[in-house]
Amino acid sequence: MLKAERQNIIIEELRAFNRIKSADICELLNVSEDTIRRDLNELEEKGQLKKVHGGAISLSFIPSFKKREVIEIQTKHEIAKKAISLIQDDMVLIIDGGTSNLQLVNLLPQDKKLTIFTNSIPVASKLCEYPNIDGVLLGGNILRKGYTTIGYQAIEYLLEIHADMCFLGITSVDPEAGLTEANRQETTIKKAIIKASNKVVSMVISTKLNTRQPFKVCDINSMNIMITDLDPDSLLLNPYRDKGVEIY
Amino acid sequence: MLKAERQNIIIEELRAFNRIKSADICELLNVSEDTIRRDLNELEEKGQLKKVHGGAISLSFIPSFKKREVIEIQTKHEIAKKAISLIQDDMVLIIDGGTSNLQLVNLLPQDKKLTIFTNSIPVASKLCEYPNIDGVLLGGNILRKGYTTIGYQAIEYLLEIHADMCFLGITSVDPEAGLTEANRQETTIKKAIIKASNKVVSMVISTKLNTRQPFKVCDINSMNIMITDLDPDSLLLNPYRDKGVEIY
DNA sequence: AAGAAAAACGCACAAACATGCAACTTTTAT
DNA sequence: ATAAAAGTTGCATGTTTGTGCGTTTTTCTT
Repeated sequence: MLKAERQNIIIEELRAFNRIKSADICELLNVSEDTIRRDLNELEEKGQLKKVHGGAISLSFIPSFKKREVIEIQTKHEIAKKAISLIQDDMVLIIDGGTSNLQLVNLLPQDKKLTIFTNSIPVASKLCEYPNIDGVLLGGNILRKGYTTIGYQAIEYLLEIHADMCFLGITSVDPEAGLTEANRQETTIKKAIIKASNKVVSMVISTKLNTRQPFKVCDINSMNIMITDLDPDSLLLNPYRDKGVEIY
Repeated sequence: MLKAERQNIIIEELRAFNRIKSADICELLNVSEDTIRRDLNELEEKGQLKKVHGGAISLSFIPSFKKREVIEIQTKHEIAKKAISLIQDDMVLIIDGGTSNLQLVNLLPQDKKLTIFTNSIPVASKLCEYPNIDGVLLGGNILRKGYTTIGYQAIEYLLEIHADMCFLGITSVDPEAGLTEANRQETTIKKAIIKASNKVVSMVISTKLNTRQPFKVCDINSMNIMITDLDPDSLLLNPYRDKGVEIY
């Protein structure tokens, strides 16, 4: 029995059953568990399956596996804590989508008095729990992966309002390329949010710094305040400071 | 049974029922309660569900619905099952707020192809999980207690569209008083939803029958189809049938 | 306030894991 | 043809992980 042949059988089984136990396979193919384990390791490295304790499951079977985001939650929590201090009673805010912004809302004191516009479904949901916050949901087509809306209705509505501050969610930030997104549709509404806000604040986890995506939202100096998980005095942030961004 | 597999099943159950009891799951999967408890702990840490005493609830399910309503969930689940059969691929639907309607969305087959307009935040949130559903969120001011929007933007937008069917959430139904609500603001958007729909469907738990609220939404015959937890032939439903309402 | 149900905790044991090593096979270079 | 090199496999080892049970603590119900 060739190794490649064996691994093909494993893939086949996985396609059929969505899950396999190493014990079953090693009986089926008459090889030791170690061999199967090694096969599974290799196949996982090649991205063909997900290894779990006792066997493996097919990738298509994993319900929304956002491991990276889970790891980052702790950091985002720290960043959001810094951001809270910027928010005063009676402000009018626009809060964009993204996990950082959701963390921010989660940390809001229960009795804060605010008016908040948002295009994020989870943010809106959370706002329902705050008795003194006037929430307005910007409608539109639903962007599944972001749990946000992106329609023209939201953009038209944004033309009619003005906020003290917006919290912009952003995928990539770079001193030269500015704020960039992976998706053109999202840039449109983000541009509108910026235009409708007096100050633009963005919470940026440090892994997003000095990276870029295909679609530009705005220049770096359109962002008035940037909040990161780094020490505000960190040298890494100098290029941003030089462009006039206030760092927290 | 692999651990990962078990946890996937838990997530699946949660998707369908929104809430699960640990006791039920451990019977279903033939493992001890401790194991399930540990699974729930892990899944909660990964942010995939919210643990509560005795089990867990899905994150998109909003716990602040009243206790009475939570008790009624089993019944609403039954009603929603009847409603599913009305929904065909490629339909355009408007789905209003309320727990019955949320249950309906939860029971939609994963691959259903639909266009859905909604003013309900939990419904919108759930829709993000369906790859073949085009969701549109009707924006506006957030009505905290109902997790819905009620703004003029939604109403204006509804003027521009037409749906095959709407699922209307309603507090009280009476053959004489018609469909009534406790809150005037909500009636406005419900009227707009009715106007924008070809057929008006309402899921009504039998305790709501023959009750009335101060604010009228529409006459009883504006409702084309009513789905209840009663036997469709029940004599109690005759007054509604007489007014021309189709009963399921 | 009391009793019941669920959760948390520590413990024990078995199953699954990683690792180094030796035996064996296949490939490659001379 | 043959020896060295590389690759593959199974085994022994010590470690980690998963599970169930008994006990204690917490939470819910009435």
